[in-house]
Amino acid sequence: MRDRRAVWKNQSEPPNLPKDCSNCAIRDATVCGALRTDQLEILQEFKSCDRILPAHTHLYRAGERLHEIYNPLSGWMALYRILESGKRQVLQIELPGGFLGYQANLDEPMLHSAQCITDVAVCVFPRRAFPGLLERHPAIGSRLIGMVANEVARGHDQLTNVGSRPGVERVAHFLLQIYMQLRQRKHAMNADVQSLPLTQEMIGDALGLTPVHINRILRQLRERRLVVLQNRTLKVLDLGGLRKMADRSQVDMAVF
Amino acid sequence: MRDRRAVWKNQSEPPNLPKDCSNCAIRDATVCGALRTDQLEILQEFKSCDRILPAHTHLYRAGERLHEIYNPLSGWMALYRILESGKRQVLQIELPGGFLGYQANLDEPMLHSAQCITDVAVCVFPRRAFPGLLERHPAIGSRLIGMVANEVARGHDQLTNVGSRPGVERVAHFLLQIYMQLRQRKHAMNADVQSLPLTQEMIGDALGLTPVHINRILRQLRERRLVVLQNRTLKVLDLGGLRKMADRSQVDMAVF
DNA sequence: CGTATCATTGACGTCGGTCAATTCGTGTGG
DNA sequence: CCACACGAATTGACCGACGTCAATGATACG
Repeated sequence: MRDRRAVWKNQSEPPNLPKDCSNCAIRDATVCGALRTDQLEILQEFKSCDRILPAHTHLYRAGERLHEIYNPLSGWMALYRILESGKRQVLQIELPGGFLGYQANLDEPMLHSAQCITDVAVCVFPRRAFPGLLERHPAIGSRLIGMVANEVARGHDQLTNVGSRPGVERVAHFLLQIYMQLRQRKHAMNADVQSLPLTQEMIGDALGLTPVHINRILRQLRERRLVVLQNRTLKVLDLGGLRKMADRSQVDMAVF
Repeated sequence: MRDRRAVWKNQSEPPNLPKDCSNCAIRDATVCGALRTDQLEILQEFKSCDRILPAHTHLYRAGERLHEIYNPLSGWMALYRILESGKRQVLQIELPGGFLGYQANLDEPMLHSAQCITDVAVCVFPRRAFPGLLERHPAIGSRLIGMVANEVARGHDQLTNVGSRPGVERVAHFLLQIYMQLRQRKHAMNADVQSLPLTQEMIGDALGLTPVHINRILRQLRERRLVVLQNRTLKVLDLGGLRKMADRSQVDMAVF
């Protein structure tokens, strides 16, 4: 099934870079926002290194036991799972500022895979350090709980979308959600054109629809002059209309 | 839409009971498992009270600002959301041992509602106490992160189910997942008959299918001698077959 | 250029939804 | 104790959203 899907092989050894938190662009958006600037070395002490991964390689795969925890700094990733049937479910599109590799039981194998969509830079922490870190700095713990709780809320949103909305609305909601995230991150409130490096197949795997059907839906959205997605570029033509189509209750937006 | 669905009104004032952690049946399964038995009073000090809610009432509703956090002690609850279209998405079936009412931003209104399916007992903590609690007892923080991380994993599982599996497998997976939880909780490894107080409509709202179709699928599962769900009772006839039908990779089970 | 991946479109099939009628089960009041 | 009511479960007939299959373009890359 899906023979067309590329099997991307993992590069052998991703390069590790020296750790340097001083000019981290997304500090406030991530765990480190829990600390004051003059406390930065606390986290830097625990941190292992930075790492660059080329597009299409995996940060980790389902079944692996991880010894690290990651903080994406730049680039796009996809968390996904493969079923026995061969179908792929994309669980989440990860943008910088998230938090990857954490699990309740740190010694259990990962339940999903994390693959780079574009080139990606991640900040690497050793897992073992975390209990001690939380012990010494409860503020980081609170921050983490908050971030993970946010993941739960995003998950609910995604589940609601896939479980309850018809195709067009589902795609509209998905695009809008990513668009809002991008716009917020860039502090560019009027950038109605955004780069969106997702294939239609990936969008389909995220929304439980076939790539063919995604294509037809995108055509509809284009013809209705709501959004245009072409050449990895997303243009929002009618934000209000898109919102309406996405059937978002005002409550929905609170997550972002 | 869905005029048939009962509109259950909230009882006026649920009774508060005195707090007493000493003989809590599910202590190890919940936050409190982070502490030793002789430290129990630490948590009991923070705790507000216990509370009993009748079936069909709400613990909280989407849009409300909560000042409390809850620990279900007994009974079944459903977390859900209503879309503008009128459709309801059940996000999760809550059994004792979970953790309700937490959000990244404690002051924001809740994004979903929590309704009692059966009579329910919850253990109530004031939200405001939590920062201080975490400060003093980082172990509780770790525990919380673990519990919330577990929620994320369950969410992924649910999303995968709804997004990637055809109807029969979807229902099989759902029933199996609940069945495993129940069996584990009761430490009754051979109880292949369990009480399951969910209507077919509720199952449908959880899985993104209509009650009518759920009914037809249940008939199939019955005719294939895998499970029988009748009169709020779940009988697993063929656990192996059910697993196979649910298309679970071994990885799936790790969550429970 | 030749090849690989992604996007696009048409024809057709099916899974699950809709509508509606009937039955079942349980609780309630006479 | 029975009659009734109301929600839930069950079933059939029909329909539509979405999937499948397959062919054709468009783009990028070595």
